[in-house]
Amino acid sequence: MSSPTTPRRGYHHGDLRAGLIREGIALLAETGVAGFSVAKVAARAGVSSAAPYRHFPDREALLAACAAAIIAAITDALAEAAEQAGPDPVGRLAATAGAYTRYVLEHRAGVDLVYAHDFAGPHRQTVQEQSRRLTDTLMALASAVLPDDVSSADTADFVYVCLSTTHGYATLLLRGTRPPQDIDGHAARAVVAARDHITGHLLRLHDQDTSP
Amino acid sequence: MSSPTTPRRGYHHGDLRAGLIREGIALLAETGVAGFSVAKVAARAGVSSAAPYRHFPDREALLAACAAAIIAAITDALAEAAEQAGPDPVGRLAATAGAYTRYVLEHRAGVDLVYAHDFAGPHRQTVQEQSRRLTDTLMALASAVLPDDVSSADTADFVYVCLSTTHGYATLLLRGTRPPQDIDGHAARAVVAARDHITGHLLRLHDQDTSP
DNA sequence: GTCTATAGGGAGATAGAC
DNA sequence: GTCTATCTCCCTATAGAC
Repeated sequence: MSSPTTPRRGYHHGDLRAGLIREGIALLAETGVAGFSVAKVAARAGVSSAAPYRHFPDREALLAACAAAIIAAITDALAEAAEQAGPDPVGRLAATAGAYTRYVLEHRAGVDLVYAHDFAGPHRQTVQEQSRRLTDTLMALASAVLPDDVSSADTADFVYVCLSTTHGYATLLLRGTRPPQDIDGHAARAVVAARDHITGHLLRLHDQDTSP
Repeated sequence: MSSPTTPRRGYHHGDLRAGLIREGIALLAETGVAGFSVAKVAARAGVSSAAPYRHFPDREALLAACAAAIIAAITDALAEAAEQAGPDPVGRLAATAGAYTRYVLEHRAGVDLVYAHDFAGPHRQTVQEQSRRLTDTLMALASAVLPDDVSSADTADFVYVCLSTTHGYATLLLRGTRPPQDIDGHAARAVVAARDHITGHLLRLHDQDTSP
């Protein structure tokens, strides 16, 4: 990775912060939160175990930065998948389920961190800001799917369940008994499941409307 | 449980193993896998930090025993919920979604452990045996919902998605922005979401059947 | 079967040199 | 900004007394 002329000096130009986040994410993908430590991340980045503390006050801060970066990347992946899915609103929303599953399986991203680690105080907020971006993206897609008279709160509930479905599917796949090799197949099944849920949801809304 | 003549010696009669699992689960609920240690579990149980090693060869073995116990308890809760839901197959299956959500929110059970920790070798098998029991329970309920001509593999896919949906919903709730106080409400929404998914799934099967 | 004691290691975080 | 060195704490696991 490093050029031959700069033997092994690593991150002298202020990109250590970014490098630490990158290596932190890689470590999380390999070992999960349990195997995460500042010392290991530093070693991966080719710096001493003290260096990270110039950029992050403590372990939690680095962890939170990694979590935020992961969520941001996932958000981007979902937005792009919706973009490429064409004009049909249901297809666009369902496509995000496939993208999420694909992202998690391909990157073995620190999902346990993002959704199972209890960040405290300010770090919690940092992470939730990125989660908010993800939710907003899905809200926009969901609004296009649901009838106009559905309230914002009900749309949010719907988005929450859509995300849950996909998230649950992807995380179970990661650790479960099913072979995670067939990424395309799993992503496709996630899309189908999302469509099933959307279909059922719309049908219920319609039925409630015609027989109150 | 202990006889009156043995005042308060804790776990002198071979029930330390069970006590350790119980305290281990409680610790997992409070701190997650990250905060789990044999030493803390021992302290909680009122024994020295060396005592657990008479009952479990190492930390992973205790962890696996806790995970298996949690899954077993969840399985029992789902089975009971289905039992009490009445005769309608869809209602019985959907009820398990509510029970799962309720269980996770009430016990703050070590969900991260069960579905995010990578058990090695023999421990992995121990945990998967209990997961299998859970899956079998759901398979039976799903078979009653789906048409008779649906293959076992397709039923398994369906069960997998049902479980994923509920699992994702419950885990997002645990760490997300939504107030986990309203357990009844969340459980009810989980049931509705499960119904939506089942409805959509059955509709798709029907449509595929009539227009192949 | 449980205790005390301890070896051994890893990791968080800080101090001061460069 | 990064290094070396170090302090401190906690945890895993074992040894040997009772």
